[in-house]
Amino acid sequence: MSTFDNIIDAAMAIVRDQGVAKLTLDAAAKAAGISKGGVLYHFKSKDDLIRGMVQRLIDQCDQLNHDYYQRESEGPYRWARTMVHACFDPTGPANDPVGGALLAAITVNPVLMAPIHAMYARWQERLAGDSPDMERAGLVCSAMDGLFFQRLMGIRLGDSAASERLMRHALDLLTPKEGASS
Amino acid sequence: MSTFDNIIDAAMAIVRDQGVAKLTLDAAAKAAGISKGGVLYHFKSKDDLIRGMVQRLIDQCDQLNHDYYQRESEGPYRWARTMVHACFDPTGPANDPVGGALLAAITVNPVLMAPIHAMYARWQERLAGDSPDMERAGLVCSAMDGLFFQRLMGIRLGDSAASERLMRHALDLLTPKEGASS
DNA sequence: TTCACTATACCGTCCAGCCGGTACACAAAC
DNA sequence: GTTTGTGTACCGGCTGGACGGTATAGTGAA
Repeated sequence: MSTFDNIIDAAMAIVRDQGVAKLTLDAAAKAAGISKGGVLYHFKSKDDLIRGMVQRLIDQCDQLNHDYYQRESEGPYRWARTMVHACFDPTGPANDPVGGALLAAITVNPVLMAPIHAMYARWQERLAGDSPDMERAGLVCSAMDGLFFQRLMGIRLGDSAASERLMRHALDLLTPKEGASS
Repeated sequence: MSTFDNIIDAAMAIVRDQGVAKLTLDAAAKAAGISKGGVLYHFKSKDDLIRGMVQRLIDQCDQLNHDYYQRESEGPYRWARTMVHACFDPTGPANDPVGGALLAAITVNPVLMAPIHAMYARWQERLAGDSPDMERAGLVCSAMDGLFFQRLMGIRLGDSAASERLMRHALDLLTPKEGASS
């Protein structure tokens, strides 16, 4: 793997394992097996490193959404259903240390959140495009957000079986039934 | 207002307006109109200050939940409905800078999140006590979490009218209809 | 006078960013 | 084919500033 990506991975791992406060250039360098100078060669500042982490998170989300969208059956709420599946993907951001990018960004410099805002705007558009009921889609996706952030904050509610049931319930809400409104 | 609470308010405001990184003892003191020595008189360390912020958040949540619970009609999902109303309360944590306590805690010292975890455990119990369908309640409450965290991260989706519709939809899902299961 | 509270000065530590230097690969010049 | 030059990747020490925490002195009310 490239040193560039290696550094980002190391930084993510630090945030997950030791907390945002421990993310220093020195620590990231050591975790990546190089020196601080090496880190600063690839990222010209700490902000820049965090920008890279955020971009990684976004890329991963886009990739995951794209993959699941292809697999998802056509019809209403296709994007919303995609989001649900992506949220429960065991290799997705919800379960990976990439989420730490958010904490790092909001902590060190809230301006670095801008790409995230843009990402949400894109999602919003997609949802609006194929959701018969935008409130329904928004609620379910917000719930996915909730689950994601809970994990990010170290809050664990229920086991994997409960997660499975929750996912089914979410998908159920996105499957229009004839003769039943809610 | 007591100096104690004044300092906490000032700290919250800093986190909201300038980001967690700017929350220093000096800054909190200045914002509260006293000196650093004064802050350290009331809180024996920065961790202690953040503990105070977290406690404030929890107290506010408990208070809000209690109030809305009284007003909420009896029946299934009473606690879940309470959570929805509390989430959209304009003076509640979702719209107040108190949420910054979470960011400060997770950033400076993840151990400080312990009271939050306990709070979630309490909520979980309450929900389980009066929710006919725990998945339904969990999903709706997770959505409230999602909205809360989105605001915390500076993500604004939709205006107040959209919020209103979202709230109604959430409450709708918690109002059992005869002859319709989901 | 005592106590609750606040101000000021200071110390030790940590960290971001800078910079001079090294190693190596490749290439053009002679 | 040796020398000289150029660019990339990385190293590690240094420094200036910021921050948490301590010590101590001061102040006003009871």
